[in-house]
Amino acid sequence: MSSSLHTEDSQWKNPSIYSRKDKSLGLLCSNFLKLCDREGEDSTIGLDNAADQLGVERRRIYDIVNILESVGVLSRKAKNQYRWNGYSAISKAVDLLKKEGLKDLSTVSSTCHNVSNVIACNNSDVKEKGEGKTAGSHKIDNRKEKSLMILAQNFVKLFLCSDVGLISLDKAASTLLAKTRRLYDIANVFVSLNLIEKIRSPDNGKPVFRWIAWNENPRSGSLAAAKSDDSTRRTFGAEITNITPKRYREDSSSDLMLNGQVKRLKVAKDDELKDKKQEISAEQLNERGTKDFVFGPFGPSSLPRSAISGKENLKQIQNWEDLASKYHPQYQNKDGSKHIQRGHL
DNA sequence: CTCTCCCGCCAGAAG
DNA sequence: CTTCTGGCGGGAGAG
Repeated sequence: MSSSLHTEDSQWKNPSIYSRKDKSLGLLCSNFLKLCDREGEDSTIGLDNAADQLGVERRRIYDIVNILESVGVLSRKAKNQYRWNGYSAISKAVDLLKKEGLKDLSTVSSTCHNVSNVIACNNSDVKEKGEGKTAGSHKIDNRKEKSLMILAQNFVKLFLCSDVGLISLDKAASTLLAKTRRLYDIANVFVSLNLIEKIRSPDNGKPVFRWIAWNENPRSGSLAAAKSDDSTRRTFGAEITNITPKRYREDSSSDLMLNGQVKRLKVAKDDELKDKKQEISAEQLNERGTKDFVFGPFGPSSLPRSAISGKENLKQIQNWEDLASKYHPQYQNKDGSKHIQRGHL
């Protein structure tokens, strides 16, 4: 049977012109969101039903659902069943992610060499009772660690826990030790959620993403506004990346992208480091005679706070990602046979 | 050419 | 066992 619902554009005037855009995850996600929002909060979403309504195979729904769950709009209830929490749930979830990310940064993990790995190595699970050093505690699935949901959450932390305004997927991939391909999926879903926005980098012209506030609900949310009262203490998005007129530099992350060892050596002045993490807006304070100390790698912080205008800069710091790029965690296929076996038993 | 990223195989997990 | 989940990367469309 044909799908009952299709794209609102419905430019199916000619079936010959097939375009990938019509099948993109972002568009599918938008339709999925519309479907969920129509049902109202706390409604149960069935994967089969959703797949049928959207006219896609089940597999694609899993992708969307996992990413959406990372920011709290959806929650898994049971097999095949998800609960729609509404857009108001995003602020809570994202705020929590920010706290977790900040905590991860302050915690000097022994296994992680830099901040990138701190986020990447973060296991926000299996810390239940009897935490300690049970034999083979990490025997649990590392599969979950590489899940889209975890990756999506770490992607959010990248935006919230650093002062980088613009992040390219390439950089995010190396930071999070993930494949770029996966981040495309996540980014597309987040774009449809209005969490991030794709723009062209002022210097490179390459596409980068920037965190934005979910300023508007697609439907003004009569239903969504039902319990939106608890939302928020404030617009946390405004704290950092939302309205920051600061410079939008891709790689200004050098402040916290230090090796763990380096940070260890300079514990004397480490307080400033971690303090700056929490108060990244310190640059507006620098204008009052900033000659007391210098931020080691963060020298040029006193550059004019001109907005995102064509700020041409060609500084390409990637010292923090070369370490991460060294890793090759996955790949269990030892055999060179890349051919897939069609015929299975 | 590079950048995007859809498709769906198939390995685990759940039932 | 069957069914559900979803990691994973080939390879094709878009720019």
